[in-house]
Amino acid sequence: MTDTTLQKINLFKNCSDTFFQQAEIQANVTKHAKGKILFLHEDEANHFYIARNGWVKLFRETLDGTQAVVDILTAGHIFGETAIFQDNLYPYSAEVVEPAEIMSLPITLLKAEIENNTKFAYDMLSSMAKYRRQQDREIEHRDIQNAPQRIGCFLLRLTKQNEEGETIIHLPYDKMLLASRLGMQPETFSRALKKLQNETGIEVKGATVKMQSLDQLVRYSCAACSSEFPCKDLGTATK
Amino acid sequence: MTDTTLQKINLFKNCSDTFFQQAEIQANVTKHAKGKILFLHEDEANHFYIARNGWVKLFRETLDGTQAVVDILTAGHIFGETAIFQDNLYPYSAEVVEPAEIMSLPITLLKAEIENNTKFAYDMLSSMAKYRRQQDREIEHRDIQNAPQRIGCFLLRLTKQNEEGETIIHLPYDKMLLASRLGMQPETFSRALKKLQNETGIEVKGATVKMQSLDQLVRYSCAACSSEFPCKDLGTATK
DNA sequence: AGGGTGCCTTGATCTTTGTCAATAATCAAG
DNA sequence: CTTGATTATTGACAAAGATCAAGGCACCCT
Repeated sequence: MTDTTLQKINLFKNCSDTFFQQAEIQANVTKHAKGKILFLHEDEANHFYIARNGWVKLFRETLDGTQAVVDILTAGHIFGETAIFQDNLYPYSAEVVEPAEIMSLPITLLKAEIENNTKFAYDMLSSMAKYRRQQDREIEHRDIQNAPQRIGCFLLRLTKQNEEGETIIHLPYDKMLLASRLGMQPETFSRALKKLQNETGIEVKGATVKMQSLDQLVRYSCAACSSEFPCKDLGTATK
Repeated sequence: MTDTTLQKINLFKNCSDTFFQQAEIQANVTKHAKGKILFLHEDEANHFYIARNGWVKLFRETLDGTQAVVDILTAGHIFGETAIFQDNLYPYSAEVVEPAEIMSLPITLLKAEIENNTKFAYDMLSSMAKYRRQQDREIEHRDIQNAPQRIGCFLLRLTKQNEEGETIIHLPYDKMLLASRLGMQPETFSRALKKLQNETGIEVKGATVKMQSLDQLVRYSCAACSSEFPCKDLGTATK
């Protein structure tokens, strides 16, 4: 069961049999409730993690408790793995924000596979490059998009961008968390979402968002982005 | 000559003899004036680049010409290489912003070395992980540091952080560019720098910055950062 | 020396976002 | 179905940064 799921993840497609065998033996899958801290920034890293479902927040905080969200991720995504290259210390803290099943594996297993399997190393590099693009976009958007535009962009990235006609999506987690993911205060988020509705005609009710068509939203948000609309990077999820 | 310099770069320390031999044959080192565009976002990528000296700006822009600076880099740094993992298209544009000597090498050479040399692949991964941390910090800082604090942080990262006593540094490039590197308008930069002087007692004259001691600056800027003061990541420049 | 041409600074004003406080809605338990 | 806790919205206000418009300064050029 365990290895089947692992093998489904694109990143591991070229992993060796040894890797999967060891993974099956050493994997630990646990259900965690909201609020569970998986590890803290600068903790010694013995394991890396893979989300099966649910949502996990990666974040860092200053001495006075101010928090910066690094990423929020879900099924198929790997985290904590870069500790390999950072003196074996986690570069961020990780907290479950929606009930989640998390698999953990010894980080040594991953390190060995990188060192012994060129194809996998290449896939890792590819995945890192992809993440890098994501971060670049994040910085760009915080520079040139305003609050409502950033929300619009986030919504568009939740849709199947090629489909025509009415689209309905559900916000994947709290609005508070969503606000911090987008780098704004909850109050600003609330007001910006209202403005977005006025400007683009989308309908928001609770966590449900209904869009008659994406055109207006695209015109509103993607004007302040350096990429073309159907976001190229969404297609092949490296996960 | 060429290969000697390449071999000095930490990232290439484990490269094969074949790599260095081919590099020597195929390398092209050119002096470029300020303003030279090396390549554009989405251009087909046949080469990757290494800065010998000077400064290069990586950026992306929207249709209406608004620009977001991805990075500004100098001697020993590599760029354009991630196109390997992005359909062979550059993920940003590159422009020389201070006269620079740039070496270019066929991207196929790099790709081959990654595929055939596990150690090098590992070093690449390590370098990518490092960049990732840098981006994470960038996002964090734009979230929780205000304009004067960001400038202070930037200055601190130019100093030898372990030395005591008076420090004098020179801003590496235009203040306008520095402003965009820090995600603010030139006017904001100017005012924020003045404020930083008032608050921390540093002396700025043109591009020269004199600091009697770093203490005040550290107290002022590093309070709004999730890392401890002597910035760990500065020591071993992976370049 | 004179005159550009950029860069940099400064002042006045406007916009956006953050902050504080109060209220409303939602949801999980008992 | 009520209670209490958390999340979400709203209003009034403050602050940070952006924008617009002028000037000043430095460097480069004949």
